[in-house]
Amino acid sequence: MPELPEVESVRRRLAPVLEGRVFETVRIADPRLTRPLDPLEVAHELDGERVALVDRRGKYLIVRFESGRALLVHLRMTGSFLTSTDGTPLPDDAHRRAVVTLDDGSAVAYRDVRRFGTWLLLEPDEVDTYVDARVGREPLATAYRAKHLAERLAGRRAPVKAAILDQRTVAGVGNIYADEALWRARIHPLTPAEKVDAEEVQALYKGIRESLRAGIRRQGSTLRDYRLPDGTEGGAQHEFKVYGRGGEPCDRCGTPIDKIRVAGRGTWFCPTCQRLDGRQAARSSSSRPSRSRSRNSA
DNA sequence: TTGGCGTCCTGGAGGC
DNA sequence: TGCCTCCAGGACGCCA
Repeated sequence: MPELPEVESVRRRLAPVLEGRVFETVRIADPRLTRPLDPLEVAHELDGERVALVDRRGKYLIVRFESGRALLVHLRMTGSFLTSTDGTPLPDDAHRRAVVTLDDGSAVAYRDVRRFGTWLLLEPDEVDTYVDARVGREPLATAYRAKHLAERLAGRRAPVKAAILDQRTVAGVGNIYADEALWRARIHPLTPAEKVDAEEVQALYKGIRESLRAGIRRQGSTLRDYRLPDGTEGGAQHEFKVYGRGGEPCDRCGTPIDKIRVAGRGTWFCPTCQRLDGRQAARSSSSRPSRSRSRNSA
């Protein structure tokens, strides 16, 4: 699932292909991608736009044009790009939703199996307003501090995991890196956010940044659909400490990793390293052990 | 204001 | 082998 490390890895690969190039033709095959706008209309508007910068905020990929407009791409669950820069035709793909041809002959295809991804074309005065309303601070920015995280957790009774999945709390953290960060910080995912003390906030701040950086170093995690624009897989899944490791021994203490549901999401944690202590668990959609039949279940 | 839950969407896995 | 059901989860809207 594309989270900050995956989107950042995609951005780094797309930038040299797109920056400075003109969108010569745009074909959008799936009306869902641009809804409520008509895909033909969006494709027509994109024609002739020259890319100034490929940017990112949280999980949003932002293609900024010289005109000041921006194409805001959200990969959601299964969105990915595939580029062809040497004239090789793009392979057939039943899940291709759009293709952009550039003025140098390169092609960029967008595929999305579950069709949750979105393309949104914004006018110059709309971009920052739109993103700022949905996305909080960048956790890897040099100006980001633990106090910013503390401010966002204060007064929230929801489980800390639910709180950090909220994109206004920390931009770009999704289900995978939330579990990884909480493990690093030794915090039980059902701990009420407001009960996370200052020392734990500091550990969580560090855990979030370390988890995300590790993900970027390995160019994201490929569990099923995620691919880099050159078709290669990410490698971060080989370094996960808890996510998808139900029943396997914890790297720190050897206790089998447990799986529960928090905020409707499969949640993996170490029951020894990540204790609730005397604190009452925050209410959750279901905190009973999951009987998932997926490969990730315990 | 906050948080839970349903919805969208499709492929894969497991059960029968 | 084929059909059915469950599960995965990011964002958003609705409701309590």
